[in-house]
Amino acid sequence: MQQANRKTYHRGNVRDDLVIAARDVLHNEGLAALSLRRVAREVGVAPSAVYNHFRNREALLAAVAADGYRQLSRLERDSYDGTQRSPEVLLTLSRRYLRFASENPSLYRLMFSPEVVDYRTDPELAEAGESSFGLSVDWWYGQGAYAATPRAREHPLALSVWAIMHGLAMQVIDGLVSINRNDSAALDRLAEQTMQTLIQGLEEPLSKKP
Amino acid sequence: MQQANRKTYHRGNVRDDLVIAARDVLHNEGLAALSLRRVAREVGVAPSAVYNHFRNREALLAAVAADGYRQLSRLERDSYDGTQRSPEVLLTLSRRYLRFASENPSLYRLMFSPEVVDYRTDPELAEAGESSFGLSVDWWYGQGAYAATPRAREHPLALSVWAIMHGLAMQVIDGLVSINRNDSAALDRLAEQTMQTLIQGLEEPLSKKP
DNA sequence: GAAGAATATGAACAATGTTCACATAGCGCA
DNA sequence: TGCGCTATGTGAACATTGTTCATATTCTTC
Repeated sequence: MQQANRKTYHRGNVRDDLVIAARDVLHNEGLAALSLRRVAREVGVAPSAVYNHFRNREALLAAVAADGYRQLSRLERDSYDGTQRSPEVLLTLSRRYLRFASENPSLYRLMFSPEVVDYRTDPELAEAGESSFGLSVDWWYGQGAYAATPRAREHPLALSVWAIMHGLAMQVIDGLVSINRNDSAALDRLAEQTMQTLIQGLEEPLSKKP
Repeated sequence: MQQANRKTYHRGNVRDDLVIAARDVLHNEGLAALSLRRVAREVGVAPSAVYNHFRNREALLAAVAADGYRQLSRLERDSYDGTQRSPEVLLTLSRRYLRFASENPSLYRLMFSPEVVDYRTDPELAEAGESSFGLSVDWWYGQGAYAATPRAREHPLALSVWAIMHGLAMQVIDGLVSINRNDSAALDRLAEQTMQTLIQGLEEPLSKKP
């Protein structure tokens, strides 16, 4: 379906088409099926043409990952206007985060696979990644704090918030939790439950249960 | 160095040699360098010989991952005798867990890359993985609970414990935290700090800090 | 010592990432 | 308009990879 307007030799939007096609293949068939040649085939272009738009296969995958980060970042900004600093914000955020991961498992995994896509060699990816990590820091310090002091990201609490969400997402994606990934209500419950555990801590439940 | 005792046509321990060589290549050069042919070369054996010991490349990687799980499991059992159910156990466990991940980043990542090694198709991997996940559940329910009720793994608290540790490990491995991966004292502090956050919860610090 | 299982080999195949020489289209400028 | 420069496309080629197959060697067992 991709190779529709193949009337001219030059067609103008190959770069975007490649990223979209790569994203589709990744989503439908997983990382193993995501070869450079496959994507080129999907778009209806010669394999070598890809190199006019990306340095190599890795750079193409990085573009897909960067796209994912932007999507995630948008989702986060939608959940948090930067003013109200309440636990409810965290709960909302956790729900949407887990949904995103569940709905895009292969993409989510790719985004956190530095052996495939390397932050250090791809500025676009680095920037997109940065912006999506900043939210929990902003939430803690106040709006804009992340941009102001990049190191603030390493505040133990901000770090814990993201760590537990990422860990949870991995468990769900990898099928370590027996939950139907399409049951969004169950996913929401799981996200809230987990974030609530972090908010309340373990001490009280620990002293109660035998 | 591997191909020392290459005196006989049949040499008896090729399977183990393959796993060891694969583990070394993974450790020293990362997943990208870990090809079946490369491992065969390292051991001093023809590529096709590998298929006498493993179904395919994936099965070889799964054996490496399973080895990692067993190591992790051993480390966990050493940290916890199954009786004392105190926060201190969690702190000890978190330190060792983070150290393991930091010292074996590529291996750790492989262990949690189901797109490369699939639990569902490899019984050895599944078993090794199971046993290493059980600890936080045992800690919560009491010794042996995990084996008794496999579903107990999904207890929200046990799940949170592992999630936050895994998330933290990923952050360190992927360089998202500016910490020297060889500075084990700093790693220990980070692990304790994070686990302490989970134990105490966010409510109190949240109400204090402006 | 011979039979059969286990384990090794080398040749072959398709697929992949990448490079290169070359072809064509779009664009700015005489 | 036409000319050339640059961007973008093509197809052929190459090394490497995972995998299979026919074949050879060794080990084990009787």
